[in-house]
Amino acid sequence: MIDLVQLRREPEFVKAALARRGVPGQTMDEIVTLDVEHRRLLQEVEGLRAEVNELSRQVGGAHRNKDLATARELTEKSRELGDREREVNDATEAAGSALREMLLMIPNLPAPDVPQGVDDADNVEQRRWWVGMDEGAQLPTYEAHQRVPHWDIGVELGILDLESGAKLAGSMFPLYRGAGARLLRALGSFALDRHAGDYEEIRPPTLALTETMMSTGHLPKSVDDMYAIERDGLWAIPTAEVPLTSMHRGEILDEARLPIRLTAQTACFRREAGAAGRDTRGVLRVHEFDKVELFNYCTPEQADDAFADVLARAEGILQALGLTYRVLLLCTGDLGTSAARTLDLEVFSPGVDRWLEVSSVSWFGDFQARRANVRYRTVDGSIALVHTVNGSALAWGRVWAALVESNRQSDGSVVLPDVLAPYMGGNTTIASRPA
RNA sequence: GGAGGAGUGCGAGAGCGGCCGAAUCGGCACGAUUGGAAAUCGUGUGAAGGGAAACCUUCCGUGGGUUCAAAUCCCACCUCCUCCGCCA
Repeated sequence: MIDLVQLRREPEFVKAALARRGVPGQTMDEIVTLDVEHRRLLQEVEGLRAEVNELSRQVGGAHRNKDLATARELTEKSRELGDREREVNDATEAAGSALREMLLMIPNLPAPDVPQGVDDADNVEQRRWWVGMDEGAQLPTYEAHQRVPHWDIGVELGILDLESGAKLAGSMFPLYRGAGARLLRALGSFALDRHAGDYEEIRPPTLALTETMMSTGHLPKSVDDMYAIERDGLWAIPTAEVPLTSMHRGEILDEARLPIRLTAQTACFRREAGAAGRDTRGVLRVHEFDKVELFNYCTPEQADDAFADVLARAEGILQALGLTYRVLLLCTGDLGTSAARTLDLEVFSPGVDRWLEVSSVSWFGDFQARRANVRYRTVDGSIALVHTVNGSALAWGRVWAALVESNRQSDGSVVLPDVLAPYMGGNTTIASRPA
């Protein structure tokens, strides 16, 4: 949620920043008007309430003095005021919830360095990385045997079974098997082990309350992309960011504890409602995938370092896996609702000949903290909202695809990077199946 | 799921429907004392919102209700503990 106080103080600045994201200035004007009205009503209702409280105190006093006549008279007056108070109170609450509803739909202010743009075509590439780059090697080229899409390799090696997945849950629910399933597990373990020590490993619930979904900004705005478990009032999380952001919801943390760094691997569920018919093959776009998330609760001063750390860790894993990737600075049009700045990591998939987003590292400022009410007490005793930073490290489905394609040998087998050996039972070769 | 008990400030723990934003103890902060510390004594110590300020309003698990007035009474729900049932 954006800062209402800031909107009051510098409405033009906030409007200009949000205009970059397509929020009409008129909408912001409506919010300002509603806020003024809400505060006017608030003052009125609080004044009435103060009077009622005062009268009630006097009634108590009259009763103690056995002055029943006065008590009755005051009670009568108080009752009348109370009726009026109730009326004004209803109006105040109506204005308040209308205001809150509008605010919940407003996205975060983009950071000044976020480029202007309408969609992902306007994202700005920052750099690329590939094996041997530091030694002057050229961007890798790929042989014909690497130009096979992972869905074909999956069938060929018996490690990906999309038909079975579809049979169980419908399309876009992949089923990995054998070495393919193990590879997925290996990737998660490899990453979690790398982050261990610096980041506390969490295994959160995969379902979350509405309130929890609100805190990150996934609700109410993205309802259509979320799986709902209606009977129990729960939602399937689209990312571990959701439970991690709410872990300290409503708390006041000691500054000395910050940054609090958490990592979690969970299944992530997305309905992909607006993407029907796109990327239907393979595991490029699926309804359920596993992802390791890195999360920081920090002070505003620590935010830059936290952001750099998460990014470095996500990149570190891609580098350890020897995958070619590029870094993109998202433009205003592609930025998520809650983010102030986001860098995406896209891995190159030679088989489908595309760059695939495998990580999104975002700085949210205090936008999520305000929704989730996560604050910290500074050394001098004052209270402020924390900043949140998080990023994927990484989303495994697409990494799996890029890995299998990039490492396919001329004989059809796949040879995985050595770093995964300990997690693959020492066997890094996924052999072609005998015919 | 069934029966019983409990949910109050940083922690423990009081609290007759009005004088309770809340006793007391502990913690913490500051001050006094001390060469320094311990001990002792004193003072202070929740949050949110509104207001230029004085100050006002709200919050005692959550949400409703009764009342002129609710931490205190009523209802529902949630969570935790104990026992029973079921279960990976």
